[in-house]
Amino acid sequence: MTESQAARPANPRRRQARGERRIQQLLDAAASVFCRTGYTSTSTNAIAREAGVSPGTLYQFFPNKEAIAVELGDRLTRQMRDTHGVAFTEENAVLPLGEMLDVVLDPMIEFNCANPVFLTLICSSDTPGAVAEEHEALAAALQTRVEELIGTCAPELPLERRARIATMGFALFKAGLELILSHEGEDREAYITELKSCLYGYLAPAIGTEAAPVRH
Amino acid sequence: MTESQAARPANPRRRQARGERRIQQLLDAAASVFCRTGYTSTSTNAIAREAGVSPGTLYQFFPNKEAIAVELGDRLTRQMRDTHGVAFTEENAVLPLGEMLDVVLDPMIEFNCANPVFLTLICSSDTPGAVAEEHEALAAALQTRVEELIGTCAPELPLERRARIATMGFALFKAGLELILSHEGEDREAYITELKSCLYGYLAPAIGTEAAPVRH
Amino acid sequence: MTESQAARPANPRRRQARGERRIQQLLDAAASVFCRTGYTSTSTNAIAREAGVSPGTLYQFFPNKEAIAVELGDRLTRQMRDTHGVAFTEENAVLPLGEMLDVVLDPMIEFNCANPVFLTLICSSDTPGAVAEEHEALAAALQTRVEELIGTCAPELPLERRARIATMGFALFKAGLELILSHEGEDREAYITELKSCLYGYLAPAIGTEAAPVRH
Amino acid sequence: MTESQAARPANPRRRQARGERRIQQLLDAAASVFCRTGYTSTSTNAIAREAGVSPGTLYQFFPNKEAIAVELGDRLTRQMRDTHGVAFTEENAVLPLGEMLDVVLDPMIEFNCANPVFLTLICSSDTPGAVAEEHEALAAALQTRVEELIGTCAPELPLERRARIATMGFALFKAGLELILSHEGEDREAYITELKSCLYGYLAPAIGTEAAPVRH
DNA sequence: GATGAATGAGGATTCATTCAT
DNA sequence: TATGAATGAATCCTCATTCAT
Repeated sequence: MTESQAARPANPRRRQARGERRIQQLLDAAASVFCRTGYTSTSTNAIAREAGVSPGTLYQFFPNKEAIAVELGDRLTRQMRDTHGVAFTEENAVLPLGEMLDVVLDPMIEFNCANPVFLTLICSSDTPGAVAEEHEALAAALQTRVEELIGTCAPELPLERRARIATMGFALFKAGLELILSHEGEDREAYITELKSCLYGYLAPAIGTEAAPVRH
Repeated sequence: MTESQAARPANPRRRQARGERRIQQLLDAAASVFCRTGYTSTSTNAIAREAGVSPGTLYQFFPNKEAIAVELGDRLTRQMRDTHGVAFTEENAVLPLGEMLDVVLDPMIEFNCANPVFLTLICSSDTPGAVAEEHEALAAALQTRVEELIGTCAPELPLERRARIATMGFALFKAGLELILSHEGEDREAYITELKSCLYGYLAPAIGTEAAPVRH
Repeated sequence: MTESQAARPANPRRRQARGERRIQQLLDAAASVFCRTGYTSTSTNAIAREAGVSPGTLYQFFPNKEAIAVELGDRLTRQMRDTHGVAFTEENAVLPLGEMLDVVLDPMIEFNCANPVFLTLICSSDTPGAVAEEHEALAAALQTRVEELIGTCAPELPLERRARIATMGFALFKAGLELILSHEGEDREAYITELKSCLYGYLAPAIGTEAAPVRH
Repeated sequence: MTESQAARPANPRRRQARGERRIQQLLDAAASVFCRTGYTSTSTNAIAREAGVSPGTLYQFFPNKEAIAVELGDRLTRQMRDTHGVAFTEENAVLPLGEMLDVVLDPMIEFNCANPVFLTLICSSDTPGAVAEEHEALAAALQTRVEELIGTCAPELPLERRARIATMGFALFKAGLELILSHEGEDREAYITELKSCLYGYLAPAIGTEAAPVRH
C-alpha cells in the first residue's frame, strides 16, 4: 500500500521518460542526418528511419520538421551555455588578446567538434522560415555577447564599428569552424591555429593586444 | 563538307545563336531564382517559368538541374577570368600587401556584387552531389591561383602552410563576401574595408607586408 | 453469486458508474466536436482531447469512430422518446392540423435546439458506411411513427402515398430544422413559424385540417 | 507553305484541346466520385484514378481539391443558366402559381437529375473553406433570383419575410431534390409531384395562387 | 481502466524528368 | 526545336487504431 503510493510518482515519469528518450533519439537522428545532407534536403521520413521509428512517432513529438531543428538548436544552445558559458564573462576581457582568444575559442571549438550539427543549423541560410529566424536569433545572441566583450576590451570603439567587428568576427569564426570540422587530427589542429591567428590579426589593430585595465 | 560549313553559315549560326540565346536566357533565369530561393529549393519548373519557356525546352539544353548550376558556374568562372583574371598575375606579387589586396579583391568583389549567384553556387554546401563537387573544383582552381600568388610573395613558406593559408583566406573571403552582399551603400563599403583589414591582419604576419623582391 | 451481486453492490456499481461517466464524457465531447467540424472531419484524437482523456481510453469504451456516433445517436433517440415521445401518440391525431403540428413539432424543435448534434448525425449524408445506415434506421423509425400518425388522421390515404408524405415531411422537417438551428432569437422563431406553415400547407390538402373523428 | 500557315493556329489549339479534354475528364471523374463518397471523403488520388491519370496530372490543371469542386460548380452553374436560365424571368411571374412552379421547377429538376453532383456540391455544408463559400455564393445567387420572382408575384410582402420564404423554399427544394434523386422511375415522378405540392401549399397562402397582374 | 507512445497506410501536394505532338 | 501534358516517386503530415506499461 505505502509502496504503491511511493511507487506512484514513478509511473507518469516513466512514460515521460520513454517519450523523453524518444525525443533524444529523434534529435540525435536528426543531427546525424542534418549533418550528412543538410537541413533542406533532409526529409522527416529520413529522420524517422534513422531513429528507427515510424513517421507517425516523429510527429507525436514534433509538429513539423522545423520544430525539430529549433528544438535541436535550443538544446545545443542551452548545453553550450551550461558548459562553456563562462568563456564570455567580463573577466576574460582583462586577458591579453591571445590568451582571451584561447579562452573563448577553445571551448567553442571543442563544443562544435562534438556537435557538428550546430554549425549546420546556424549556416542553413538557404532556408527561409522559422529555422532561419530561430537560428538568426541564436546567432544574434552570440554576437551580442561578442559585442559586449569587445566593448569591454575597447570601450572607445564607435558602436557601429564594434557591431561590424562582431559580425565579421562571427562570420570569420563560422568559416574557420567549417574548415576545422572538415579536417581531422593534425590538420584540424593546424586550422584551429590558423583561425586563431586570423582573428588575432583582425582584432589586434582594432581592440589592442594588451589586457584591458582591470576595474576595481 | 567545307561547303556546308562555309557556304551556309547563316542558318546554322542563326540556329546556334538562337540556342545560345535560349541557354543564356535559361541561365539568367536560373541565376535569378537561385539567388532568391537557393539552389536546393529551386525547381526546374520555376527556372523555366522565370525564363518564360516550357519545362521541356529547358531539358532540351540541360540534362538535369545540376547541369544548369554547373554551366552557370562555369560561365561565371570564365567570365571572371576573362574580366578580372589579371588580378592574380605574378606582377601583383611585387606590390605591398595592402595594395595587392586592393588590386586582387576589388575586382573580385565587384564581380560578385554584379553576379551574386556566384556566391550562392559556391556556398551551396547544403547540397550533396555533383554541384558541390563541381564547385569545389571551381573553388580549388581559385585556391590554386591564390596559392601561387602566395608562393610568389613568400617563397619560403612550407607548402602545407601555404595551402592552409590559401584555404583559410578563401573561406574568409567567402564569409566576408556574404556580409558584403547582404548590405548596401555605406554599410557595404564598410564591410569591404572590414574584410580587407581582416585579410591584411591575417596575411601580414605570414607573408610579410613588403613588396616581394622583383625577379629579373 | 447472489451474494456477490447483493452483498457488494457498491463496488461494481461504482465502477460501472465511473465507466458510465467516462462514456457520457466522451459522448459529450463527441457531440461538441461533431457539431463544430462535422462527423467526417472529426478525428477520434480530437474527441479524446476534448474529453480530456487519452486516445487509448476512448477505445476502451468504443471499438471505433462510428460506434461513437451510433451510440450518441441512440442515446439521443432514447432521450427524445423518453422526453417527447408522447407527441406522436394517437391522441394528438384528434387535434386540428394546426394544433397537432404545434404539439408535435414544438418539443421536437426544442429538443434539437438543445441537442444540435442530432441533426448533424442524421444529415451526415456525406458519410458512407455504418453511420449512415444506423441513422437511416433511426430516421426510418421516426418516419414510421409519422406514418402511423398520418394513418390515424387520414385512414383513407393509400399506403404508398402515406409513406411518401411521411418521407417528404420528414425531409422538410430536417431542412427547416437546419435553418432554425442556424439562426437565433427572433429569426429562429420566424423560421419555426415558416416551417410550420410549410408543413401545414403541405399536409392540409392531403390529410385535412379538421380533427379526425374520435374513435370509441 | 500556305498550308503550314493555315494549319498553325490549330497547333496551340490542339494542345489546349488535349488539356481541355483532360480537364473535362477530371471533372467528370470528380463528379462521379463526389457523388459516390461525398466531397470531404473524396481524395484527389481517387479522382485521378477514376480519370485514369496520375496524381501529378491532376495537379497540372487544378491547384488543389477545392479548385476542382469550385470549377465543377462553376461549369454546372453556367450550364444551368445557359440551358434553363429562362425559368426565372419575370414573364413567369404572370402565371398562376401552379403553372409557375412547373415552369420553374421542371427544368431545374431535370438538370439536377442529369447532374446529381450539383446537389452534392451545394449540400457539402460539412466542409469549411473555399468550397463552402463558393457554393454558398452560388446558392445565394439562386436565392436572390427566387426572391426577385417572389417580389414580382407578391410585391406587398415585407422584405424580411420575402427573404425567409426564398430561403425556406430553397431549403425545401434541396430536400425534395435529394428524395427525387434517390428514387427512380415512377417513385421519382411521385416525389416530384410531392415536392411541387409541398411548395404550392407553402407559397399559395403567402404569394397567392392567381397570376400577377400583367404590367404594361 | 488509463495512459501515451507507436504504427503505417493514406492524404494532399511537388518536382525532376520524359514524351507525344 | 518548342510545347505542355504526363508521370510517379517522394514530400510532409494525419489519423484510426493498437500496444506496452
